[in-house]
Amino acid sequence: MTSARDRPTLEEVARRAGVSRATVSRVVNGSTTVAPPIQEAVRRAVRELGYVPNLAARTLVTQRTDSIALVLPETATRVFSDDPLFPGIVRGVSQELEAADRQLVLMMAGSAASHDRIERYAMGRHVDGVMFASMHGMDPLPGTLARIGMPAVCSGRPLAAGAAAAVPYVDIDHVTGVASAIQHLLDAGRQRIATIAGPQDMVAGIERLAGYRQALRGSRHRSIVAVGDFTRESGAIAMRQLLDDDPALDAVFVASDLMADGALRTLREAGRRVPDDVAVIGFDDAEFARYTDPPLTTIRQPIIDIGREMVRLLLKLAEGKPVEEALILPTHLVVRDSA
Amino acid sequence: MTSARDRPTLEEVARRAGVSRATVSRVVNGSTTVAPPIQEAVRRAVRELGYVPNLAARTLVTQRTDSIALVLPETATRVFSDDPLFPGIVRGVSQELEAADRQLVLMMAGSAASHDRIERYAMGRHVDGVMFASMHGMDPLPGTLARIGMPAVCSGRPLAAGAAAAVPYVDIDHVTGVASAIQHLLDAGRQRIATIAGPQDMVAGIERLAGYRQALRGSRHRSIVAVGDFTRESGAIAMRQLLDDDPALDAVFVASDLMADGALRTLREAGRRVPDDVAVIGFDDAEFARYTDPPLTTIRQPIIDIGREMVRLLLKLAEGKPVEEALILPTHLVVRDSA
DNA sequence: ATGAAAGCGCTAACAG
DNA sequence: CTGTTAGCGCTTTCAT
Repeated sequence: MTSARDRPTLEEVARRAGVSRATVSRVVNGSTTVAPPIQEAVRRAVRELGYVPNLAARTLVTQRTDSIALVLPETATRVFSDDPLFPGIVRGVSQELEAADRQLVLMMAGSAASHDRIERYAMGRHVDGVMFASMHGMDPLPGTLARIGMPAVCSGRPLAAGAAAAVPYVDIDHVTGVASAIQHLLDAGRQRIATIAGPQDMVAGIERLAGYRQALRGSRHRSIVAVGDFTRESGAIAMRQLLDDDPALDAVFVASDLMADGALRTLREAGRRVPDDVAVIGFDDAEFARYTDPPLTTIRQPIIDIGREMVRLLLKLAEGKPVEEALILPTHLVVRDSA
Repeated sequence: MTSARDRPTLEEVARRAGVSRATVSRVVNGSTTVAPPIQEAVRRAVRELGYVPNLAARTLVTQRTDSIALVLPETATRVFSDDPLFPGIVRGVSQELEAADRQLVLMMAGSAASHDRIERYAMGRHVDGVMFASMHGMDPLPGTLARIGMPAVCSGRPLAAGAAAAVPYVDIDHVTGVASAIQHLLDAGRQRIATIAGPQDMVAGIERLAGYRQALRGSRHRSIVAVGDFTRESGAIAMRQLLDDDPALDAVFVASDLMADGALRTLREAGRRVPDDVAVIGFDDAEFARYTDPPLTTIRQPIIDIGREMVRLLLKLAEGKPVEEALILPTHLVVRDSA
């Protein structure tokens, strides 16, 4: 087997083609200022030797790697669960990166050790920029990267301390989305509207709960809250708590479709008819939400666009251009049979 | 914002600590041959300056990156579908890489352009080794990488031309697994056993169909074949074809659980009872296969272990140690109500 | 135990 | 249009 070390370098290609290293470099990088016959000679030498540029060497001088990281602070199990968030973000990011001819480096960090490794990786400039999604708590990494000049962008407003270097982010209008859901329930004459909130260490969890509280504040309905962690199972459990809390509730806004699906199961087991006895509204407009029984009324968010916009912001940042601090995408209610 | 270029280098740390670059390098890399007081001085300088090693520079001299790529020649949509193969592989790979303190770089290549970019990325030595899973057709990339000395490992026997540099692989014993499924059906007295095969440009598709044919060859049952592409939808369609072909069939072996789920739907729509009228056996032992109606009898394969073993092989290869050419993991039948 | 010096392979001024 | 030259930031002998 050919060893790693005896691969041809620019130098050897140059010698073989009878030109200088610089000329070979020009040809390899597509400069047009090289005479056609020489170009041909160089290309032949490259082919014959099987030359491939050493990216580390190139990066050392150009200071760029042409690759971008997407960091998901979750375990692989979670990332590949049926939560529609991850595929959506990854698809949006992939599309846009493809167009920019940049390589996507997907990094999952479900543990402290892997989080550290990613920090070293990014700080070490293995990538030209870093995107974060599904962040928990007040992760200082985005701010740290921004501070040392590594372009960073978040999906969802970063919860990190205000003093931190500002990290641009893309998010959706949680509050307005939730407001329209609650309004829909109110219009239908629902009296006791509960909510199953998302985890309170994530922006999406916090904002959607805030939206619920704010929407109810106007009316004289009291709030009834249970908290889940965006998984289907937690939704089922939370629904049970809600039913214990207030057996007479007649509507529930659930902060994710996955949890809403779990809630549906609990309601079915409890003998409640949906939407006759209890109306249910989810959040995400996941594919499967059309096939639940009954199909879920839900709040649609443009997940793919979040991915795309993150890339746009990041590439701008990487070019040193100024970028808006936040980009808030709209949401809208999709009415189906469950409410 | 701090620009990328004015980050401190070893040189500056050295100056600040009043030592040479070499000494700083030793401390940063944990060499023990540095006097404690000097170590302390260096560490302080590193902290004060916020020094982070430039990985490209390090890579240039050490010829290693401490990161490993996992290439999935599929679109993001497919990778994040509910096919249990991907999460399983990624989990196994992650676990093992975590233990080895290597960074996983996950690369999806659903298009020709992205496949090319990955080729450049790997050939350019951005990573120390490359693992491939879910390969289609005769992708020459693994062989090419192996030939230039880049460690490469596949999940599933590579279909590429025999003359190619040998790429070690991890696979499962498809044929034996399928044989036990067919035997189970035969033992139950099934007379007309059909199959829904996987795509014939993938090893798993080819081998499982071969297993089916081989198993039937012994008996005097004729084979009835329809081909899908491992998606749920294709399973539903293939089942319809099968029913048209031979309305009297009383059993079907399906090459993946996802397709089996689709087949179940078609059978239900066609008014066939499972397993009374038609027995169904799937492949993969996906989580959801326990919750289908009826629960699927299926063939379990140790997917996570495939990921782990790929990493083991790769790390060995990267150390220049010899490795076995193939590692075949066992499968076994999990009997549930569908057969 | 520490420092000096020689590259790793490449790009980018700058001359010519 | 092409070659010369000077590094990019780091590790690693080899001396001391």
